Amino acid sequence: MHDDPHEVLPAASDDRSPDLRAEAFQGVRAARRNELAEDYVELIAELIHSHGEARPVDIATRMGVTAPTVAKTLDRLARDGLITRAKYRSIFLTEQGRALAKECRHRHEIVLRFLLSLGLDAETAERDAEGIEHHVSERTLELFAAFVSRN
Amino acid sequence: MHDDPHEVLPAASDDRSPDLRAEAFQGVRAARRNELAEDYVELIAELIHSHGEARPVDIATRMGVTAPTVAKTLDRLARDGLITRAKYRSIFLTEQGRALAKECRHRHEIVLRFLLSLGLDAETAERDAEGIEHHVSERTLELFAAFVSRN
DNA sequence: GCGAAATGTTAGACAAGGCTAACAATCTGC
DNA sequence: GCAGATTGTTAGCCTTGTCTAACATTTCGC
Repeated sequence: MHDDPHEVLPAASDDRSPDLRAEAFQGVRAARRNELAEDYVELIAELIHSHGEARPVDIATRMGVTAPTVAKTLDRLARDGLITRAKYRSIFLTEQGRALAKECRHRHEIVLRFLLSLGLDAETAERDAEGIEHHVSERTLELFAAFVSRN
Repeated sequence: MHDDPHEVLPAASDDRSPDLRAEAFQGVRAARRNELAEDYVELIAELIHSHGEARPVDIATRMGVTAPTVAKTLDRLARDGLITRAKYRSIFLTEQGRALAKECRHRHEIVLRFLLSLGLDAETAERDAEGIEHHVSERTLELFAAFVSRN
């Protein structure tokens, strides 16, 4: 039950701190709740930048979901003050939405560059970055950025 | 709308491949659906290892959720063939559950060590690893492992 | 400028994952 | 060996995020 020869790490896993652990999981759950909003806002900013506007149909295509899913999600984003929208019109980011988009893009780029610096191929890097970016703390992001700079 | 001086990367963001992008997001969503199961199975394995058994109350404490939430989740895990359980008894992993737990522990350790090698403090590393481990591809994991070895 | 195609919305279903309140079973200390 | 504490379960509610089917609006081609 102990002294496992494979046990190399101090194992934060350990009994040492169930509470710290609970906090960690709560943090992860909080991050998970924001992931979708972040993905949407980031994508919307991008579409506006590259196409001049963000239409639900383009969001649906790029997110790989159906139009009604997009509609419902956009309603939530509007409710949460990240976007504004009018029926049958394209979408705009609020000030808050723009700030979030900027932050997300920043994180995304650093994570992506970091993975590329590490030697990962572009496609996998893009995929992994999409998943990882929401779970990287400020400190870690700094370390990633530093690594990119010196490589 | 173009030739943004800040546009340093080839921008997989770009219009170049909405479909590839959609696939990436679908992959992320798939990973998200497994995250919780992985967290539970990993924790259950750990509890069995360190305490001899896995009880719902300990899972609840460490995951930072309430007992009924744990109960419902355990039912799903049982339905999916990852654990077996009997009323008012502690939990066991199936063969499949054990395999998944092992794989998760492996990923977790590599990600954790990687973050530590990069210079991150233990607590943040643990927190970030918890979130990141589910979104790291096989290739990336190999690169992480290689980095750890040579540092 | 009209009709077909494309796009957007609404309604309604469903599963996951969280909660509280209430109850049931087990365990523990005398 | 029983009473109270601890642990586990059930019921029921809520939100999120996905879908399909049906309908509404806008846009585009000619």
